[in-house]
Amino acid sequence: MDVLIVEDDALHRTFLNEAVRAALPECGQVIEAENGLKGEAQARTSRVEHVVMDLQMNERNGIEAARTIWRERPDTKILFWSNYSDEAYVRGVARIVPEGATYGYVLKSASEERLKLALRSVFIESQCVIDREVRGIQQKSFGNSPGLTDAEYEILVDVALGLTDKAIAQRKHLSLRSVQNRLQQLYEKLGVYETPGQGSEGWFNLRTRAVAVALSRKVLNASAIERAERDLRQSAGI
Amino acid sequence: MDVLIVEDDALHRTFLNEAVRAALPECGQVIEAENGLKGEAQARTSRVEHVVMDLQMNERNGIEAARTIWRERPDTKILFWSNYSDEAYVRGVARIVPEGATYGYVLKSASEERLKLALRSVFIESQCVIDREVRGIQQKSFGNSPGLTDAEYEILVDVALGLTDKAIAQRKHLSLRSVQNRLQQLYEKLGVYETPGQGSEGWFNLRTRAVAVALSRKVLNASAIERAERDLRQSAGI
DNA sequence: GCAATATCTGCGGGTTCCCGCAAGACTTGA
DNA sequence: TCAAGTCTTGCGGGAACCCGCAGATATTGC
Repeated sequence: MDVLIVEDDALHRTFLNEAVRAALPECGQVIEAENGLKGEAQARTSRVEHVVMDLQMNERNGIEAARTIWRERPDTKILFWSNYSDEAYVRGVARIVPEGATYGYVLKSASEERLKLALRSVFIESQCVIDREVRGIQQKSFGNSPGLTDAEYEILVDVALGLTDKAIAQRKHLSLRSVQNRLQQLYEKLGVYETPGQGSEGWFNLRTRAVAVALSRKVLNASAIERAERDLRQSAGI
Repeated sequence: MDVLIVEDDALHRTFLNEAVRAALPECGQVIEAENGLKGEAQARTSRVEHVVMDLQMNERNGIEAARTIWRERPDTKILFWSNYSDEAYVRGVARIVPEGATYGYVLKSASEERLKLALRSVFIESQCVIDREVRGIQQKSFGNSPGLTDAEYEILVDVALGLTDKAIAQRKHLSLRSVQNRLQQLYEKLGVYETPGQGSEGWFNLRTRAVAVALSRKVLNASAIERAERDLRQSAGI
């Protein structure tokens, strides 16, 4: 039973290595990769079935790496180990988990005990383990804001990419007006109309404001936009 | 000679602690703080003059913490220790360094030797030490893109906040048309007109597209937007 | 089956954005 | 000092955005 660790930070990597060996004394080799790309390659060549994956990495982030790994071998067990519980990451992971796959999501701020427990649960017991804080985000409702539906989230991503209403309508096979309707819902939910300062109307361009708000609420983040950009190029570049 | 370490990741914190003790055997206490807010408080109460500061933190990021510390005691020596060399961070730091202050900027990916050297240079020799990779960004020109002027960067931030042209004109004491001129420059430099896919015209809303491009080029990042948002509220909320 | 609710769609118009054109204001250098 | 360049400002217009209104079309619950 080999384990692959994909993590770009050297300190965290050695820490993980030790934690894995301690939590899974019965395990065989522990392989390390320092970015998503190398992680994919390692997973392919060494055929590991157990992966600990960081999310935020330079060459290729954890979500993309996990997607290709799962595409090749959907029964791979992956434990995500991330700094943040951004809604964008949580959604990103949820979006790529294959039917019936086992995975876990633990925050780096968690205790070493929790990490070891998660390692055993996911890799040995084939149980899904989602950190409580992360779970809270998954089941919508984030802080005081009501949480977006999938439709709203998708249009948010398209707007954040910089697409026009017309382009979105085309991509989503909707009429122009429907796109604008969804946008209005989005503006409502994100609270884009709330103004800092009092007599300020017309201060905001709602579409860019929505992106700004989504970013600071962590509903979106840069890597989610980059992922969407790649998808866009793929579907447009045919 | 005491040293304050402000860093939210526990592993990195202990690593830094050891590195500081090893590099500066003559130093006294080594104090730790786990976020920017506590860092500010510690700097105030324990009156340290040497700080090692992470940039990306939850409660208050390193740039803001450094700003308040320097505001209170401009002769404090600060070594920034960051994961990334995003243009947004580099600009953010450069923007708050007081006249004549000594500081350093080292990447976490640097070797332990480089870190220790930087610690001695900044804290003992009062020399500014900027990582080579970071320096490359500071002196404009980023990859293939030409690098933005301050005027262009500022308008980019305002746009990313979601402000309308009119609002920006007011804030910056410019005419509407001038704002739009600067925007056009910005669009030009960011290469916003380049289209993925061939026959695609009118696919992009230039203003949101500019934000998307800036984010993926790391010219902007979420924390820069949040900082700008706070500044906005302050100046608008009077 | 039949309301009740939600979503999609078209129309119309007020606002904002994007930008070409051109005239003034400012810096820079020989 | 004058010329060349850069930055600012106004005007005008086509396109895109934001959105109220209202009818058409699902979807849901009873």
